[in-house]
Formats: sequence, C-alpha cells, structure tokens
Amino acid sequence: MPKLVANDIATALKKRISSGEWIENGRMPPERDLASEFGVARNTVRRAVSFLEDDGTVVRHVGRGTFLTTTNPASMAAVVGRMEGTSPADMMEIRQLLEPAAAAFAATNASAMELNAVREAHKIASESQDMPTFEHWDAEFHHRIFACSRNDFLKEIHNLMRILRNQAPWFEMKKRSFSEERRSIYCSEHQTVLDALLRRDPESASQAMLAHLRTVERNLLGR
Amino acid sequence: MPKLVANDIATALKKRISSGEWIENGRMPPERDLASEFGVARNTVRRAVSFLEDDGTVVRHVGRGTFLTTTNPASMAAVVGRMEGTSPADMMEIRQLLEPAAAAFAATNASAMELNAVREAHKIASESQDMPTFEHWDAEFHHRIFACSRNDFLKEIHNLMRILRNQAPWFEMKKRSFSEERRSIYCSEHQTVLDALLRRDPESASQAMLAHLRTVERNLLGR
DNA sequence: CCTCCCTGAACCAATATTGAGCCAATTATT
DNA sequence: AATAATTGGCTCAATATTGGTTCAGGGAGG
Repeated sequence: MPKLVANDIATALKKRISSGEWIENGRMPPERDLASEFGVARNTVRRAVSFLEDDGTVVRHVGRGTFLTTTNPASMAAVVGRMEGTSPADMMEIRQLLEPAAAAFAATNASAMELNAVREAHKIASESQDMPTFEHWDAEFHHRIFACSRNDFLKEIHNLMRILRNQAPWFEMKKRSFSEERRSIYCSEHQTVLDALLRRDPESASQAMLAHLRTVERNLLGR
Repeated sequence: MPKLVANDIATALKKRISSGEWIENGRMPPERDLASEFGVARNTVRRAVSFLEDDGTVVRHVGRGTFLTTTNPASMAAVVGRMEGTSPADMMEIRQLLEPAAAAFAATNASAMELNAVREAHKIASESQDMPTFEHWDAEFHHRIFACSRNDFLKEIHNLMRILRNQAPWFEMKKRSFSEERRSIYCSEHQTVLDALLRRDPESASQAMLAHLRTVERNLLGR
C-alpha cells in the first residue's frame, strides 16, 4: 500500500467533493478532523487543501472554515477535456492576448482594496525564500489581477488556465525552468505591472504584463 | 520460469500502466517497493524504470517519486458551472479580444482548402432565406475561422463560447435582435473579413473582424 | 577467460511528512 | 460584554521517504 502524500489527499478530497460529499452546506470539515481521518499530520492536509485552493475548488477563511466554490457541473466537460490536451505553447499565446487586457481592465476598474490585495501577493512572492511559496504567490498575483478585471467570463477563462497549468506537462516545465535569477526577474516585472496599476494607467499595465508574459514564455518554452 | 531481467520488468510495468494501474494519482510506487514486489534488486528496477523514462512514459524526481506522464485530470466542474452564469456583455468583450486575433492567425496560417471552407460558409449564409439557416452558417463562418487559426487552445475556448451562446440569455437576445437589414449588414461585414483572409492580410482581417463584432455587440445588447 | 547482467549494500541529495507550538480571525457560550 | 472554543495561517527542527550513484561480487553463456 502506497504511502499517502499531500497530492493523494488532494485527489481524494476532489473525488469526495465531486461525489457531492459536503455539498449540503458547502463546507469542508476542519483541517484537524481531516488530518485525523486520513491519518496524516495537519500540515499535510493543509498542503492538500491549498492545491484545491489553487484550483479554485475551494476558499478558506480563518476562523470560519473551508468552503466549496462548487456549483453545478455541466455538459461542457468534453470541451474542457480536450483543452487538457492542448499545448502549453498555444495557451501561452492566448494568455498574451488575455492577460494584458485583464491588466488594463484592472487598472481602470479595480478598487483600492483589490489593488492592495495585488500588492500584497507581489510582496509575499518577492520575499519568499523557497520555490513552492514563490510559485503560489506568483499565481496568486496574476489571479488577483484577473479578479479585479470586472469581467466574469475572463475570470473563468483564467480559472481554466490555472487548472490546466497545475497539470502534467506544465508541472515539469515549471520545475525545469525555475532559477533564482529568473525569480528575481519575474519579481521586478511584477513590480512594473503593479506600479502601472497603482498609477491607474491601463496602457502601461497592459504593456508591462505583455512584456512579463513574453519573458515567462521564453523561459518556459526555452527559446 | 526464466529469470527476470530489467527488460521484462519494463514491459510488465508498461502493461500495468496501460491497464490504468496507477492512473488515479499519476504516481508509481517507490522503486524499493517494486523491487521487493518483483523479487529483484532495486538496481534492476531502476534500469527498468529508466527505459520508461527514455520512452517519456514517466518522469522521476528525487525525493518525490516517479510519475506517469499521462495523468488523470481533476474535475473542472466548478469553473464550467460558473461560466454558464457569466453575462453576454462580458463574453462579447472577450470575444472582441480573441476573435480578431483568430482572424489574424487564420490569414497567416490557413490552407487554401480551409479558406475555401470559410468562403463556402459565408456563401451559404448570404444566400439563405430563413433565419435558422442563416444563423447556423453564420456560426459556422466564425467557427471555421477559428478552425484554421492553428491554435488548439483558442479553438477550444471558441467551442466554449459557442456552447454558452446556445444557452439561456443568448437565445432570447438573438431573437430580439434579428432583422433582415441586420442580416445583410452582417453579410457584408463577413465579406470584408473574408476578403482580407483571401488577401492573406492579418491586420485587415483583424480589423474587419473587430468591426463586425462591434456591430454584433451593438445589436445584441442594444446600445 | 571474458562479457554481460543481476545482486546487495552503502551512502548522497532532494523532497515530504511529522509534531508541536503559537497567532489571528471568527463563532459560540456564558 | 466578556470569555472560551473553534478554525485557518504560519514556523521550525527532526525524521522519513525516495530517486541518484557507486562499488564489489556472483553466476550464466560464449
């Protein structure tokens, strides 16, 4: 019997969620309970749950609990399934189309509080010492920009991309392409984007984001 | 009973992989476990697994484990569900971002045959006498342009949009917005796009498509 | 004898889990 | 209103797991 690791727990949780386990009140059991149920440490459960959080499957609130974001599944499963087979290169191309626009929308529409959230994600990513932390807050930075774009469809497309990026080929590529030097380049590019957002300058935000994505693409696809 | 060598183990492993043995979380058991299970030395298992690695069937990470490259995806039901709830206005905004790009890609990448298919869709739509026929070939016109964009991810996003457009709020809006005059406007705009494609002019194709989508948006959302 | 492959063992390096503790936000209880 | 209990956020050192590597043998077949 294989040893349980965080990833196993994450998939177990997903399975139970999609089988409607905790749908009744949309709330997952406390981490401590799950830990004892699975027979692992809470830290491990926490890691598993943060995978779900990265997916957008779940949101967490200190003192309240962890809640499902699940609404009803649909018949678009097939389309989405095919999306899993598309190449990272194709997706990066589209990302360069959408994300600068998201940044521009954000510069125009975001509230001060939302921008603060973006800034915070950037700050934590900049100060992070290890790769998983950086990656989490890097993703969060981008996510929060989409979040204040005020376009629900765009946000959901980004959620899709986020899920796809957490899967097979991407995982490998990210691992391969990471280095301390690149991390600091990403951070300074994020800073440029953030500055443009804070100046409420859609054009600069869009350009800065595009420049950043080009860097990412170069590193990821090795060109 | 012949003695087991690395090659035998490699084929045994492949058989078990393709029978979906470890697909659930995409992870193979540790080498040490496999060794004791097959009753061979770890070194032998290691050689067997490196065959799979050379195949690309598997990737290995020190400290993490050995993972299948054909992993089973998570459930994206949540994203899809929320997507159904997004507004036509939001989607039209994104369509104006993606579809001009698709047209530009098509102008650059499409084969002559593919362009012929686009032309044909336009021709049938132009000559159609009734609303359902026009609508079908109108959609087909757009679809075929995406189809020759040579970007699979983009194509799938368009499929998503197509599905969404055939649902709740859209249906009403299209009915409301239809008129003979608008139909002929659409046709002439399609013609402009098609001409640009045939001239292999990405810039014009993109602009023409954008202009068309703005017309559609105006009619649909009544502005 | 030589070659090839497996064996068994030890050690290394990267990564993950553990367990314990404390904090902060929220909710429940008194 | 004050207090307690619950719950997620976070840290850290210790330990365990896991692939990477090397090396000295052993046995089978040419």
